[in-house]
Amino acid sequence: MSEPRWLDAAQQRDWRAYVDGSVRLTEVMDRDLKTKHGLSVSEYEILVRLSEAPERRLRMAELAENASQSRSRLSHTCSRLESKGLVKRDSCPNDKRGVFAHLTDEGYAALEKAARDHVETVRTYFIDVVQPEDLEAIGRAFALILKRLGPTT
Amino acid sequence: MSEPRWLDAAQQRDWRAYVDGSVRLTEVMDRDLKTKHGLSVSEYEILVRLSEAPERRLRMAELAENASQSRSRLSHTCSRLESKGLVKRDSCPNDKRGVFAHLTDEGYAALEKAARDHVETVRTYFIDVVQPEDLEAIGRAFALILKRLGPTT
DNA sequence: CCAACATAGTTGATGCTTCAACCATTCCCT
DNA sequence: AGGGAATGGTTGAAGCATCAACTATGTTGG
Repeated sequence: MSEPRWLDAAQQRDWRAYVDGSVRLTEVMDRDLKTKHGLSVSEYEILVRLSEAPERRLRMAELAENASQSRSRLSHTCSRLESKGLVKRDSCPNDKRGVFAHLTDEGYAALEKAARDHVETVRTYFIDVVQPEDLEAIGRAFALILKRLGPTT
Repeated sequence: MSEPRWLDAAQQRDWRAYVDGSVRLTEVMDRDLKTKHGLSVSEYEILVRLSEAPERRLRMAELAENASQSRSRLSHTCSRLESKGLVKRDSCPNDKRGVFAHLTDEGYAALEKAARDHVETVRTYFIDVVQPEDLEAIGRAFALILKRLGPTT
């Protein structure tokens, strides 16, 4: 086994800042959404993707991919959302294995309310904190990382 | 209630790239550590912080702060690490409320092995993927975010 | 045609995280 | 001194994520 290529001091500093920062950041986002709107970030993400889809509905697999979740996790989360009345599932006529998840009107309304607060939080702790050119760098970097990671397994 | 200041298209693109990318990235890190070394990322982080502390030991509260974890979570995670023999807790002589967590030799050895693989993963999916100047931007940005967020509650 | 395989989605068990409640000790203020 | 607040840490319950196993349907090659 060859010697690992350790990170240099600057790389280590930057990587750690990212790790710590992103952990703390999602924690804040999560608590904010949960206390104010009773939604976890992953629930919120699902509502967002659905709201943007044509007819506000998507096949489960596609939704899972969009929201970066495993199918299993999506299934569970969807059940919760369904029992809250924010999402409804029904089977797909073409492919009998398939299931459509679609946003209910109630779900859309809940999302609209949540998004108003959420965007403020995102500004307060992220957008308004970093330099615009650093924001671009972040976008560029993570787009590449996503490409490198490939589709969800 | 005033109109929310929505993100513009570019801000939204960058923010989403970050959210999706970081979710998927930590997922990979986690699975990698767990399958190869039986450690979760949060366990790993704890071992790292302890290994860097003087005498390889820290007070629980300080460790929690360093590892960006709640005290409760740290308590639970530490119990698991202790039962694996990687960490040991004992009480602090000065402050009878206090508890020191310290890394065992076995813990240090486990960390050394895990770190070798981990650094490769970090390179493969992060360091080697982003431009050096974008990495700097990320470090800068998240350092600011951390400052904005303040200490762990 | 049909056997083997692939895809879509769900489920239940297990394990980790979060939250609130809790005990013990120390600090602070009068 | 001593009552009240603050700090350090743990615990148990409840909620959420992960994994492997499973059903059902669709696709493909011989």
